[in-house]
Amino acid sequence: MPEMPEVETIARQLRRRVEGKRIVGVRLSGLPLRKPVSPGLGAALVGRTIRRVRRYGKYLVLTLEPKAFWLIHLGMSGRLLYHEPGRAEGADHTHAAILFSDGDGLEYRDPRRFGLLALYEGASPRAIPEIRSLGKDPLEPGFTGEWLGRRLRGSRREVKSFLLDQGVLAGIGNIYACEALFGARIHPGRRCATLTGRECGRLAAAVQKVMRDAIRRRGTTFSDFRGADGKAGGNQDYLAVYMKEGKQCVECGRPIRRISQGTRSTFFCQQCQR
DNA sequence: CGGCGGTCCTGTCAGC
DNA sequence: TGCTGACAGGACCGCC
Repeated sequence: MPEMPEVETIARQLRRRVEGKRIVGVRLSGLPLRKPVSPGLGAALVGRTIRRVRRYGKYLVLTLEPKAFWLIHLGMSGRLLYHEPGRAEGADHTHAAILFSDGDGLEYRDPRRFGLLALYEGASPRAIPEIRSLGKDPLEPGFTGEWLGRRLRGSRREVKSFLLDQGVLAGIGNIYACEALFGARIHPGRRCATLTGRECGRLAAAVQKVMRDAIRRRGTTFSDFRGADGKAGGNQDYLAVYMKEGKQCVECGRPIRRISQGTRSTFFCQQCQR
């Protein structure tokens, strides 16, 4: 479910709420997620204070004191919900329930269990293997058409699969890959190396615009994304192609098409995207 | 190297 | 009203 704008939305909401709070209790479901949860996670969290909430690609890293890092990935169906004392918790699929010293709580829910919870010691979040393997964040200043051009040169892969590769660009998922390619008017099946310098510039700009707009609207709630406050996002009303098969293209009026690339659906306009 | 398909898991929806 | 199959925001692995 959550791509970078959704994870960024949660990070911003959590920052205000949890930074400086001390963890006094943890309950874990004990069920494995994408991988088994770090065995000592519960015990390690209790007594520690959350100092910082940071996002890397689609990952969240909570810096704890005494020094440790709590790595969180929401997979397809994960939620992180913050709540004040007394609110009901422990709903189905809650795999971690945190209690803070002031009575507030934080819950990790993930019905499909494609997410990840792990604890890392070490000097910095950059030392975490999952973080180290991430590529460039599209909101970093270094992400430009020139940078993109350099990475695309010589690659025969399809540009959509390139956008989804977290080791190259961190944070783009299926919705925003489709939307960015539409914004740049580039066909998703184009081979990377065939993109011109001008097209690379358009694509970099489109990726940034799509991500910034989505963050501004607090994420895309296609069916079940929720912010840390439990509220839906607002970006779903602004999608041009994702899940719009058969609907009219906002530019040319022709029907949006759906194809499969690998195991994933791609939505695009055959007229506008070349 | 890269594309493809399968895998993890539950929920939902369309079609019969 | 069930049942079944397809598919869903992600990531990883092994095979060609």
